[in-house]
Amino acid sequence: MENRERIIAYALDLFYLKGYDAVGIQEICSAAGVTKPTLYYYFGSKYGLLETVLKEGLGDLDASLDRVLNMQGSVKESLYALMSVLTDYAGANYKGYLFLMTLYYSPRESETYRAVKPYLQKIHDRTVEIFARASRELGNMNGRQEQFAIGFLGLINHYLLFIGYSAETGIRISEEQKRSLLHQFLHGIYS
Amino acid sequence: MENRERIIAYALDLFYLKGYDAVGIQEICSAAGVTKPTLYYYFGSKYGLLETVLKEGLGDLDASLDRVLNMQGSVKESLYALMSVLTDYAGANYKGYLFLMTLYYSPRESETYRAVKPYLQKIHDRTVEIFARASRELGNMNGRQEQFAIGFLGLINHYLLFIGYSAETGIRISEEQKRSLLHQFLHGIYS
DNA sequence: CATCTTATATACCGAACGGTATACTGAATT
DNA sequence: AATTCAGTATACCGTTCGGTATATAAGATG
Repeated sequence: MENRERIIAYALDLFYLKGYDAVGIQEICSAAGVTKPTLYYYFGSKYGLLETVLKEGLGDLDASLDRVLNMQGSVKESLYALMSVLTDYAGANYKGYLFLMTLYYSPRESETYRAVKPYLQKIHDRTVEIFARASRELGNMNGRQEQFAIGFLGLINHYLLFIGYSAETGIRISEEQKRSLLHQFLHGIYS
Repeated sequence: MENRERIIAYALDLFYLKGYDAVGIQEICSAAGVTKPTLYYYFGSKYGLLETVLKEGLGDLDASLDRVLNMQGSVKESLYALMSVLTDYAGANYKGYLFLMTLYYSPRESETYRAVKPYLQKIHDRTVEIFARASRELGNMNGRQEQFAIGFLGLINHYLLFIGYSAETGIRISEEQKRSLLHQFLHGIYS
């Protein structure tokens, strides 16, 4: 692998393990086997490196979310698709996803939150939109779409976080587990 | 207020705003109007300060959780009590609760996670226990108590986080909101 | 009055931080 | 052959980091 990609990979590794603030530039360079000017040549600053890690790590997720929203179908189908996008992404790139989760909950006045906010906003907005569209199925939402979206994402994120840190090897969510989670969520809506 | 209490208060303020790693000792001292040896006299180290902030901030929550578990009643009543403990605590001490949330999702190999783990573990275990006891009401749990607990806490935490950061003034959860959230959660269990 | 304890300030420590000026390399371009 | 340029290394910058040695001031205790 080339230096640039190695730096990104090791940076994600370390950020995920110890957190952005707790990891020094020198530490990343040593891990990746490069010197500091090499890192600064590619990324300009520590924050620039963070932005690149997020951008290159979350690009696929972003595109997948658009596909879900353009889908036609019932709420159940849409939610299942959304859940699949998130769990599949977490399965394929669990360090990236868990790092994203730590940033989800990072303090609002931190560099890290500033960097990740657009991605989180998009996930949130897309989820709200799925519920907002569903008034035909679920009746007048009366603002409940926000609460539903929060509950849905809270359930998935919390679950993936828990699974991710329990199983050292990564995240594997079966179809069975997905259906079970969705079932747990849906019945509060339908009745 | 005495120096010791002022240091704790300002430390929580800054940790909550910017995160533990991003806040320097000097910054806390300046905010509290003391010098570094004063801080080190009381807390010994930065980590010691963190431990004290958590301990003195979460002591009440801890006691309340025990009270919920010793309660007799239906699952619904237990969950409502548990939810009330969490939302009331968040309402009375929203900085403390939101800081706790950031630590919930902080990297596993970080000082902060190490410090907060016992508290989080207790909340989690207590919640699992409520579901485990409920097999008479909900049928054989077959390990589902873990998933239910994760879903329940994910819903509440995510909701409080969202409310907490939206309303600058703090967290206010009405009885109506609590019932609505609980209703959203419960119907996936009963049917 | 002398002593001890609690609490605070001045001034400093070595190490690590993020970041950079400068020089060198080797391959491609002219 | 001379030049250019992307990429990398050595060695350094000033600043801030967490933490401390030492002195002192005020109140309690003998």
